[in-house]
Amino acid sequence: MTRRTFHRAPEAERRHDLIEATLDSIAEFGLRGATVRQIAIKAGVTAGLIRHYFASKDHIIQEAYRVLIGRLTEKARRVTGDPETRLHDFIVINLTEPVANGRSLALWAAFISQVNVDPALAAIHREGYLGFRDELEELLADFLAEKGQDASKDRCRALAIAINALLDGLWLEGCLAGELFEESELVSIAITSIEALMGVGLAAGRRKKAGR
Amino acid sequence: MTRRTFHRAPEAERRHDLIEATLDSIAEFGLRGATVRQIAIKAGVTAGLIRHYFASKDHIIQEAYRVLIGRLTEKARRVTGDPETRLHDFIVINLTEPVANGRSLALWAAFISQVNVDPALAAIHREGYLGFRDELEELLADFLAEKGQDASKDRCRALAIAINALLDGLWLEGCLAGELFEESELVSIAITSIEALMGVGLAAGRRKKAGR
DNA sequence: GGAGAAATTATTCAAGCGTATAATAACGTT
DNA sequence: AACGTTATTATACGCTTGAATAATTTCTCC
Repeated sequence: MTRRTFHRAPEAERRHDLIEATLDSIAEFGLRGATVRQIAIKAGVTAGLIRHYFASKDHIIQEAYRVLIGRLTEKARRVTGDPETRLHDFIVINLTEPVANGRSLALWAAFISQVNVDPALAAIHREGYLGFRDELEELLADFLAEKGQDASKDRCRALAIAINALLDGLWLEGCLAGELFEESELVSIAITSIEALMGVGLAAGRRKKAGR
Repeated sequence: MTRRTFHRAPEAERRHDLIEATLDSIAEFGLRGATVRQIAIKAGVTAGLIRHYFASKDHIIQEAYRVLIGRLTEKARRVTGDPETRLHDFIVINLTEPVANGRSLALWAAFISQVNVDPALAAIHREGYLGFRDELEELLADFLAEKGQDASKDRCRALAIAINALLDGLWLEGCLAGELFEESELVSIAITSIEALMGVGLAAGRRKKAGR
């Protein structure tokens, strides 16, 4: 009996592939089904290799969570331009592909459900998400200042909580039942709602369309 | 060696205890850790008994999800009184204990992450949650009509989507980091925000406090 | 083009999994 | 107070799990 042939991959590439296979496995089979053997199958390697790159299964799961958080937040963190454009793009990015889809939600939920179980995951979670509302709060402060509105600390905090909740909730609805909404319907609702919450126009008469 | 003593419980009570133990196990150890043996320990029985009441482990998990959904939605479904009171109570119930806490989120997330895996769970999910936004939409229609506001179908739909999202998001924030918010802060923000979204006062000058 | 390093495969192991079945203790009925 | 029913325990089985180790192939470097 002959062994299967293989090729030696650069460490970074192999680690990336293994983490990708981990995320795929969790999305498709849940955390219960994301076994080292299943992950190995998706990555096209044998199970033993995983332990060569990660100290334990828990470690690769934690790495995968880190990667997921980065992927869900990186684009929103990169918005540029004047405050109005940044706020607008922030909204669109978070409510359209690839951030808003069923796979993202399945992955996010799988990890969230484990936060109370694995302290390491809890740490990664805090680190990743705490900055998110802060960034939105900053975005809002800039925007309100530009519009000459009251940008007091208390108001910014309350607005950030509400708008963050609105976006989270719309993201959730889009992920859970995206087929129930027309293209960019959630984005329109988000913009209209945020305008109402802040009492100021946003993206009215903009060149850029609301949808992606 | 002598067997452990036990008492024969009525079927309904035993099933209830087993499901409760299942939810406890999932909340504490995640779906991975909710094994039949772990559930049995929490219920104070031996593992074999579970199969006496449930055809398989999957069945008790599904039953547990059904119970959880019922528990998360039953109180909100029971609101009574005039439209303004009902809407107000609906908000409070969904943003305070026992609906909003870390355990509820952990359980909810665990099941949501499995919806793509287990079609039976997906069916339970749809059945349970589809009515939720419909009920809110109805609540809003009644409220707007009472207030003499535009209660057209399109407006109600958009408002229901936005307010549902807002409440979901605030629920999420409260569950994830309840300690970051002062007592009833989320409720106040919800009421203020919903007033802004609808352009009409809600619960202003009410006897009942905003907090629970 | 051979040697050495190490990435990868193959195999093994103990523990834990869901499930099946047999033994038994509890309880209502008479 | 013995009986029959059955809820419950106890035990066992076959599989899968994460992990450890041994065997081997690939690739770089000289």
